[in-house]
Amino acid sequence: MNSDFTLAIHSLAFLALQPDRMSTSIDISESAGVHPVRIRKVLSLLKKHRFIQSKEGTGGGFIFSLDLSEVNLWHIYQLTSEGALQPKCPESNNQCIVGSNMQKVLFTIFLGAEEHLGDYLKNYTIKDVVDLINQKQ
Amino acid sequence: MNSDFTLAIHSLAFLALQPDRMSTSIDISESAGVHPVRIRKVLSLLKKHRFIQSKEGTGGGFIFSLDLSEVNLWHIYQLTSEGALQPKCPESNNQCIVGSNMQKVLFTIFLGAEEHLGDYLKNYTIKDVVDLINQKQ
DNA sequence: CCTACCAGTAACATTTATTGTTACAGTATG
DNA sequence: CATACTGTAACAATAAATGTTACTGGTAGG
Repeated sequence: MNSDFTLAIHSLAFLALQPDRMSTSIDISESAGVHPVRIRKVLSLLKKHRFIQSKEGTGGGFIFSLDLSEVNLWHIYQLTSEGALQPKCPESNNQCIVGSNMQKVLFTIFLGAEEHLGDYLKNYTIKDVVDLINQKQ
Repeated sequence: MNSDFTLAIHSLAFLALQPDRMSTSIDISESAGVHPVRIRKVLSLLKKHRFIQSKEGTGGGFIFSLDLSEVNLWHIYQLTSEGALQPKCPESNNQCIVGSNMQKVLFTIFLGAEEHLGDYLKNYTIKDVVDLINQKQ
């Protein structure tokens, strides 16, 4: 599983806890323990899909632009990691009945698996994640 | 997702279609398009868990040792890929409420996700996979 | 017994994917 | 116009996956 997914969740949760002011990529990167540029890359994707807003220049940064309970983990998974479950099969042998059909069969099965995973991830909104964080506190 | 999982499925499906004779790691590797040693590594795991039997020497190889419908994809996932969904979080900042708790929260969520995935994978036995392969043919 | 064949496995090499870093352009602020 | 940001591309470093070689030991058949 791609860590862009978890970085996105981390960032959104961070922003959710700073609803009144903008947070910079450095703020978030220090919380998440990664390089600010990675944060910007991930957040640039979230911005493109209107989950957050950003502002350049002094006092700029990122801020959550939707209601916390409008965004769930499936939304984020789709942006950052769709297809990640799909295994990368090497080119297999077309002379062989197994080799020639396995790829299609697995593709079908993993497509279903991802849908199924989606049903689970839809149950967690950013609000839920924030609540869980506060509980642990 | 680790490709050991799909290699294991591929190998078992291959063996399932050769129920009366032993198949060598070379036979299987030619079908799957990978190096024989990788096949042996994966199959060594399957053997350890009694899904298959192996025999060394001339005429040796691997053979399925259970009923096709006794083995499902969740069994295989557990052997080859358990924990693969779990994202590898970098050490995050303990000074920060988000950084210090995110890891635990995500761990919990992904544990649930894997269980959920399990429920789906249990629906597919090797027999089902073989049937799908034959259908495509 | 000797040879050919095959699994099992460790050690190492290569390739690919992920992540980190630098650099710089563009924009807002005071 | 200096400072503080985002946005992004290009490149470097690291880590993970995969491939390869080499060797051990079991097995069958001549």
